[in-house]
Amino acid sequence: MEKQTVTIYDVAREAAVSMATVSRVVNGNPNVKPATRKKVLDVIDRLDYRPNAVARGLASKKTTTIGVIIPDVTNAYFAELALGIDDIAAMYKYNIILANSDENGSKELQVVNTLLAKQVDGLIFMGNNMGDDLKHEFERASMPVVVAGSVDIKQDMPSVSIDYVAATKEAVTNLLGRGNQKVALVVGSMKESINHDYRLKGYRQALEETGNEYNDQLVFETNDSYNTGYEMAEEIKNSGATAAFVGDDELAAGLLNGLTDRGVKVPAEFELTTTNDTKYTEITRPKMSSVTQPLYDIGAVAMRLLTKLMNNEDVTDRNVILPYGLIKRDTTR
Amino acid sequence: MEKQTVTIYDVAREAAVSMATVSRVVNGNPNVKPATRKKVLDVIDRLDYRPNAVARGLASKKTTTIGVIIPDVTNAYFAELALGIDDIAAMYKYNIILANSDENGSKELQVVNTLLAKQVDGLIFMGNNMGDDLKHEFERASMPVVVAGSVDIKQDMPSVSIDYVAATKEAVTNLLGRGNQKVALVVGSMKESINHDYRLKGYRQALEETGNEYNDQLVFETNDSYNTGYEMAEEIKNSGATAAFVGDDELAAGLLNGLTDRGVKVPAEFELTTTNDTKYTEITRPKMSSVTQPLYDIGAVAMRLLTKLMNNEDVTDRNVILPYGLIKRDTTR
DNA sequence: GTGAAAGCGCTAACAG
DNA sequence: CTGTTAGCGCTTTCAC
Repeated sequence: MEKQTVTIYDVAREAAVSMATVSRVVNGNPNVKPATRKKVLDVIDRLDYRPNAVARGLASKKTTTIGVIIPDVTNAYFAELALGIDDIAAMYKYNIILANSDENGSKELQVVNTLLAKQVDGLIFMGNNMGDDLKHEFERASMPVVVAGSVDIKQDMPSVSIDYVAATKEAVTNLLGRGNQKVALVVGSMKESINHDYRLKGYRQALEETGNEYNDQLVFETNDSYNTGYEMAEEIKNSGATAAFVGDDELAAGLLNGLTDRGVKVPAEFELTTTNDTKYTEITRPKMSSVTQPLYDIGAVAMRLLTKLMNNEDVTDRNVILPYGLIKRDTTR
Repeated sequence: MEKQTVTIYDVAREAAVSMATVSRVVNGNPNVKPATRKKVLDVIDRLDYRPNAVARGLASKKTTTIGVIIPDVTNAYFAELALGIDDIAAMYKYNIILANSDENGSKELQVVNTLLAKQVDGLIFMGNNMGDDLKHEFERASMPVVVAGSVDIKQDMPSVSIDYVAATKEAVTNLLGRGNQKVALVVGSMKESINHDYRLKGYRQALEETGNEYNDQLVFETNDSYNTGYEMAEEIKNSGATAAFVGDDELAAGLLNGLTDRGVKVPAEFELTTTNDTKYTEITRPKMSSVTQPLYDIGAVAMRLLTKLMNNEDVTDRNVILPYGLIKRDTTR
């Protein structure tokens, strides 16, 4: 015996009112006489009626669902952002369709397409390599999108992030300032604009302002994984660098352990500053000095911004920059 | 100028066929003459038509969306499971609505309710404390649910996990076998059945079979967080224990660092075995010995099982137990 | 304050 | 192989 789903029609009949009235009480429309409201509510309770969100979505053209594109859920950085997003979304009664993109353009495109097909009310995009085709989809769908904890070189998308150039510059300057002649920059793919256009820029600015020469032998392009960091330790050390600024905490943890396991003393012989201030920075030994970012807040503010966009509210600041800091732990002297 | 959405009706008109035919080509129904198919496909392409999944869901009563309830996305254990779930879901063309439950019963209940309202085709539940009210909702909705990487004391839900009792027993026996008279059990909330009914049981079995007395002073109930582990280090050490089996990797990392920072040498003076084999086990120094689990596979198999359930396929084994292992790293001698 | 009725965009018999 | 015709369950004018 299949369970018969109870519909708004059933409620209307049992309560001896019209569907419209039931709809009104369900949606909290004030134009219902209290007595009627109570009568309807009682029937809803008795029949255990639960409004069908799909039907509602079709009729109202709103799904109260947003899409979130994340490069990798298992990366602590993105996971922390996702937590902030989820909390605020829940607060505003939105649900989240979470889709892993693997930081892969074609998968991103495909994922965005199915998200649009599902009529999500908005999108939060994490990832640093937004292709034009993707941006074109966003425009075509005229759907609110906010970029979170990531960056798009043409700032034509609403976004929430920190000032990556300044943060990198400050961290590198700091490293340079304590006598390190050669400071390496170790980041993920240079195809990502956060690395190529922001961190590299901050790095060069730091060199320039302190009168150091830029040397591309000191720039290491990786893939943000622990193992890569671990394996590159030797190469990085051999470059003559005595310090490094690293673009991801897992990567930094790998580098740190790789150095340590090869007998390099950190921070005595090599200094390290990482960038995302995730849990990893406290777990490694020595603990890692890092740029600090309000990770949860970046996600939360992004989601809040998206709600405004979805409601067509005025937003004065479409590109929110949150403050960063620099914390000295034990991988710097 | 708002963008006019193009519907199946527009395509039908332009291609001079019926909506039904368009629907057939969109859904890959073979009963369409190739010439007709091509004609329709061309129009779809020209008009840039994208089927509305909400309408489709209403008409077909299938949303190709599943709900995933996760206690905490930022916990590496659950995140790894989620990755496996997501990959297989994508493979079968399902999307995932991800909802954080904070391991909080009332939030779980609320989340499940909105998921059901959204007409998800199935549910994957992670969490170890499934209330009866929750189970009741599942039944009432007669919706396929599979429990992943977690456990429900009454095994009446389809599930995928490892044998937590045996794993705990083996790890504890191992610790006992190397001369530790007092082995602590450090786990999260005892309200969670995985701790109370499984790990504690394995722990007691190990004691019993090796002729050791059970002593509840050696059982520590925590909350699975790094900081808690760190802070409890002293108390645990003071209990006289010289080894501990820990129920979560972050917790274990906290305990490890807490001990180390208090001058306790691990593994020389204190041995430690953790349980989830996440990235943390490699990152800490010393690296943590651990029970090993096929985390990704647990998620993947759970999702695969769910697809079968959703298709009403026969499933011979509703409670899948995947193999675990025990790996010696550097927190055991 | 309440009801009637027309969709929302699509699928699924059922004919032919 | 293709078209017709009902809905799916709800929101939303528009009257009254």
